[in-house]
Amino acid sequence: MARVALMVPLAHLDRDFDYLVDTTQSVHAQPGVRVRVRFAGRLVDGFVLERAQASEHPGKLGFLEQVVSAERVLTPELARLAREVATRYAGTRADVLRLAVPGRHARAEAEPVAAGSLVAPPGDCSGWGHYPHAAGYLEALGAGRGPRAVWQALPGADWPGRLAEAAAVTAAAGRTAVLVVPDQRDVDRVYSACLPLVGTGAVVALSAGLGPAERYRRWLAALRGTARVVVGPRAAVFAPVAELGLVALWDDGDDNHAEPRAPYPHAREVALLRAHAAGAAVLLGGYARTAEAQALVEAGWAHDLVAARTVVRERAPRTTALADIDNQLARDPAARAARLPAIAFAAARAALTAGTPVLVQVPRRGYVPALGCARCREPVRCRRCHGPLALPAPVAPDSAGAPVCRWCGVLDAAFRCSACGSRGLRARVVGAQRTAEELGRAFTGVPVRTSGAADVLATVAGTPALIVSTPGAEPVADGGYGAALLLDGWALLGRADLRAAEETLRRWMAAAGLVRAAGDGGQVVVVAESELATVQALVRWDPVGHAAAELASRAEVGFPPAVHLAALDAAPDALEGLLEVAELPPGTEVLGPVDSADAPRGAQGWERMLLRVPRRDGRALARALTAAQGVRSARKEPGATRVQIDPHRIG
DNA sequence: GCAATGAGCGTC
DNA sequence: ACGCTCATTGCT
Repeated sequence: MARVALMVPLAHLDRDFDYLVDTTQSVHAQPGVRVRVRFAGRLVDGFVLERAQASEHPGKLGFLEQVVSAERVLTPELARLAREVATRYAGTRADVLRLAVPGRHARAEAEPVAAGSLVAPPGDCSGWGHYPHAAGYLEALGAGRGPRAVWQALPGADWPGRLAEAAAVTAAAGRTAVLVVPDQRDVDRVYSACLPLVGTGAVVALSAGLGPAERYRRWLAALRGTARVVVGPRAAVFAPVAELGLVALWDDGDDNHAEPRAPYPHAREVALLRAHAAGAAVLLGGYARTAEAQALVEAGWAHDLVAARTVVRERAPRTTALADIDNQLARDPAARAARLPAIAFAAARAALTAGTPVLVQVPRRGYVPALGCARCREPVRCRRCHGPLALPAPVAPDSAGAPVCRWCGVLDAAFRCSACGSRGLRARVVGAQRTAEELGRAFTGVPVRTSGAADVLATVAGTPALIVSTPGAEPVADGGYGAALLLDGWALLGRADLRAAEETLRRWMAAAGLVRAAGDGGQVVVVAESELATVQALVRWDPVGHAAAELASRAEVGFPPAVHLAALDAAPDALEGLLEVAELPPGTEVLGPVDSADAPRGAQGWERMLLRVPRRDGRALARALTAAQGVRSARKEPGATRVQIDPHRIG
């Protein structure tokens, strides 16, 4: 008899099912293998969870249809983790397993196992020397214990190197490490940093872009124990390594760590669940710190790994905040045209003269994604749908080349301001491409390069150049940038999102962290009100203070991690049906409904409701929503619903 | 009164 | 997408 986890999407069938095993299958039908079984007539995929003598099931059992392969891909640890993640996020185990276990590739599976290798401890971990408690942390890692820490990297730090060292110490102690990073560029950086420390073969990079065969090959290397260190984006948190010693996650505030598919788990939360169950160490690193990470420190669950203030001051670039750009524009006509304040212009010029590149961070891609009236500065809106108008092509905004609505796509050649009747347009937010053009005119003879969306640069040389980048796409400069100009800060800070302040500081620090220290001439100019707490946190390089304030304010307004929240999105009748059968914890606050901004493609008229409970009722809320979805699914009630627990973004 | 047929449902 | 139940139908 085999107990099987079935890959069926129905919420009320999210449990184990027993099957008989015939004698020819019995050898291979071991826990963890993929199987096909007949379930209500149809053939479905599943995984053997365990073998047992007898079944509790009173009815009669069917036989396994097929043992797909003898590879035991679902380890007991991951089977348990999948259930825990499903419970935490009010989702199904099958959905989690789909995220955790890649599709099989028979050829890759048939290839012989490469020989494993032992990893020696790294000779030099002095890079960690600036963080007072790091020595104790690494020692605990090397001793096979499970220390937990939240680490704020110094500006300009070689953080991939630090992660590699932590991984190497773990691997040398005979355990494995999983390093989770936001994107492919970071995978490459961390992988390269690991190579010399743990050796080829002992480290693998898991990435989506590899193609199914190579991806599965590397995943198998982790499963079979060849790879002792696994680097990858969010799905790597499920890497099937045994003897897990360390889960590290870089920049947990990055959106990429939030899984966009049901049940929408966040890699940080999965990492915490997994490490807790495995007794493994946790390392949450970043330049900035999230409220969630701060909560772990304040609860005493994780240690603080931060450098002394004197070292921070020594390493940070000199940072200046400028508010009203219009009053501080440079005298230089070219700089005026590029909308550069005198101080920013001077900082850039100084860095270029010193032979170093300059990073220019602009929060929007594209050309002129938001337009205003040239006379009264009122934002201009589409006459048909009130969407924002934008200039898609490189024409000067004052020449009034036809703007296009970003929502409905209608071209409005005869634009006229609804407030004052003027026909003139001006840029309200300037995109990366246009900024690049303007900077090129302001600094003649200096090469201008852009990095963003489709075309992300990984690195740039340490020679004079202007690098215009959207947040998250900033290339690493050889030797560090001489200066960074953080433009249009108000656009980042002014967003309605509750994470706006945290996210703004995160993006600013990600850029400023690539700049040389003040002592080496490094300068950062941020265009934003200097009195704002977030701007202050950047100027003083104080991510911890900012996170503490952010956490306190989340407690005040009632948002995670201070409370637990569930976002329900569905058509109105489905939403009503779900809430009708849900036995919510007493005192659950029910907010909404409002129009859903989070409906799947093609879905019309979806609404959103928010359910809010104190932290202690988080599990009860998830359980209630799981049960409610089960009831709806069993009754075959129509209408899709989306349930997200503690969504990364709200609003 | 009872076989033959079909829709609905659970799902090992 | 199968096999079970249960209802309906139609024939003796």
